[in-house]
Amino acid sequence: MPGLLNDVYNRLLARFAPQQWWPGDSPFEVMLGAVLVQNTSWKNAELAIANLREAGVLDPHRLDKLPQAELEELIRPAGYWRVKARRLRNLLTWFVGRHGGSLAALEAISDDVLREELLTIHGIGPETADSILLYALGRCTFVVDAYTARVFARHGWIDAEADYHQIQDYFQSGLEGDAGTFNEYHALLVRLGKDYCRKTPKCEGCPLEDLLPAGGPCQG
DNA sequence: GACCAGGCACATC
DNA sequence: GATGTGCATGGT
Repeated sequence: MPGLLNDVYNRLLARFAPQQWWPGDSPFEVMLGAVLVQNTSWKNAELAIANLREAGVLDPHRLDKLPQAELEELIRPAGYWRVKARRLRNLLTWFVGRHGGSLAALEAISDDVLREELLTIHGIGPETADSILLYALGRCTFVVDAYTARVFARHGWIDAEADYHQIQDYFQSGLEGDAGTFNEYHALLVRLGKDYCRKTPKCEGCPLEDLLPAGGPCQG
């Protein structure tokens, strides 16, 4: 039913402005952002990136040479700074050590292989890997997050027990569109979730409200 | 002051 | 294999 997925997308687009996630930032910056934003507000991740920029280390080779203690200090506003500094280090070891810090080197690698490589990095899980693939590298990969699962399970469009891969497969096999569509779709779902799918029932005015199954408002 | 945010790894049962 | 917990800052 590609109709449903595209219909939901169009409703979200009609309601919300395009979210324009990571429109003009460099791919490397987006890679870092994908780690820094883990379980954290984008605002805090941005503060950390601003620190890195100000320190002049928003570059694969320069960041690779930065002492860990300094990295930790710079990314502190993003929270989990000890963990995230380690994860960024692992990501850098992969990107710089294995691929010379070159985006061109990554371009030669298929989506599937790249995803596998990313998932071997300690601290890069499915969502972060897919965020890097989609938002940094422009690969046609759907990013699944908690809001996606919540919204679609609540409407009965996916199984409430569906795992990450099943949900991703549902979107990737049913959605017509390019990486730009996948990019905007995920961002719009996050936007929808923030406005309507918090724990407090608050479905009035939700652009998907009339698609809800009978039985009351969205419980989030 | 509680609760949440664009997760992930690890311990424990 | 499922469930629980640590990680930490800044906004509502």
